Amino acid sequence: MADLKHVGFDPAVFLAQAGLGRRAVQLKPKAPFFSQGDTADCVYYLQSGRAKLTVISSAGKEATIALLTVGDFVGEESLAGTPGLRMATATAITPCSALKIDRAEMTRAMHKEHAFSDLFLKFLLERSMKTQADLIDQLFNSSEKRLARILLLMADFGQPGEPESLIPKISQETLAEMIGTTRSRVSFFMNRFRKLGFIEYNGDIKVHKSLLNVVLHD
Amino acid sequence: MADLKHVGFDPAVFLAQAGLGRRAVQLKPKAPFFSQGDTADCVYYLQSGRAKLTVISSAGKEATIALLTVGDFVGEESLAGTPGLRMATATAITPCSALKIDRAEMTRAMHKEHAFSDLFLKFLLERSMKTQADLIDQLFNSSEKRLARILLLMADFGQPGEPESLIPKISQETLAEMIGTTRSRVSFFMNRFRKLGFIEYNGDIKVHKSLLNVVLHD
DNA sequence: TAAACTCTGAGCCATATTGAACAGACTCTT
DNA sequence: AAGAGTCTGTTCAATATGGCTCAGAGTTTA
Repeated sequence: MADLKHVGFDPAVFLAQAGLGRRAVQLKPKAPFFSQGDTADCVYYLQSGRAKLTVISSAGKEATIALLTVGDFVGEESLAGTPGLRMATATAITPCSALKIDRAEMTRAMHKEHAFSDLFLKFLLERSMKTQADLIDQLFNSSEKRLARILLLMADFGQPGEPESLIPKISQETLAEMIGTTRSRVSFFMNRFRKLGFIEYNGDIKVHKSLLNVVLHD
Repeated sequence: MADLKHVGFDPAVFLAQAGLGRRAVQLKPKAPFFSQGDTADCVYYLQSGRAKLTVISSAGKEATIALLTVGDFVGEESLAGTPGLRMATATAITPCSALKIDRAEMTRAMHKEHAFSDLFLKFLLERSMKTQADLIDQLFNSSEKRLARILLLMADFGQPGEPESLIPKISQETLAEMIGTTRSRVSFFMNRFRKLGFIEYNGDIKVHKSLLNVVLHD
């Protein structure tokens, strides 16, 4: 997602200039962009804030399938052939501002501006690969490794040479929903990781690179 | 995937006409389109045959993450920003014929013909939704329900009012790889389903609608 | 035909996981 | 400050699962 910003083309500017009917929306924490079951007729482009995509099963369990940040599109399902229904709920975590784009407008914008369609395509591919990676993680790994993976991904190592990184406050409940396990399991592993010195926390979570050992080890 | 054929635009014809460097490839069963770790520089468009997408974990376990059929594109990763590496292996199951399309050509073709880019976008969205559905399935359901779901999906109920449907021969091993469990587990559940009258098999698998009970029931 | 190979059914046991419960720490509201 | 609500640490018994092993049926190969 992050590198979308470096292509020398700002979709926000493009979207703000071109066409009509395009409008900005503001959401408070916990407010929904849309809910599972709504008709899907528009896409959002997140300009600030963080949000999450969740699904509720017939049994009433909730799963968090993606965290959304600045530069992400939300609700792409709406662009698929049939004007179908939302399969998930998108909810603001922090205060969010986003551009709301109708389905037809989105298509028009993509036809009009190649830079825009290229960018959207790239976004879609990245989201797709990310979901695929999550699926693979589920297929291969135990919940302990999945927790470690999620923490490492959120810590977003890579650029800095830092041996540790902070994660914005997140509840064990949410972590459990992302990993597909129970909160008690998350609590158990979090404490294990802490005892082993892989993480520290009292609210925010500090992740050490050493947590990689959990993921990499047999 | 299936409904891609009904848009009144045949990508095969378009691809065959336009541009250069585009070529058809033929693959025998078990032959790879590409392998995990290869550099990703082209996309394939599957014109006939069936194929599968698999991943091998560092521990040596194998997972099947998608089955590919006529009209599917294979290897979209290559279109993402960075010319990266294949994250999965695509292998022919039955004899396959496909169009090989270079990354640059693909971009050109999409810019040139809106009908083509729309079609590809739609394909990408559908694949993405499908992967997401698989992820949700993993997050929510036990391996028994996941097996039932896969069987129902492969039986492809929907159009016909038939109370049962045949699945092309597939090994329990492959099923286990798709569900993320062990073969012995699959064997166990297959027999359970059979005893309950939900399926029949001796090679091909015949799935009854009653199998839905397994997925739908608490 | 015999040997090699693949697929399947079955069983066993150690371990992972669920699901529910309870208590303490903390924050927010009144 | 009291009470409601949320998040966390922890426990415990019932299940589900993974990993292994063995044997038989059916196919392919030499």
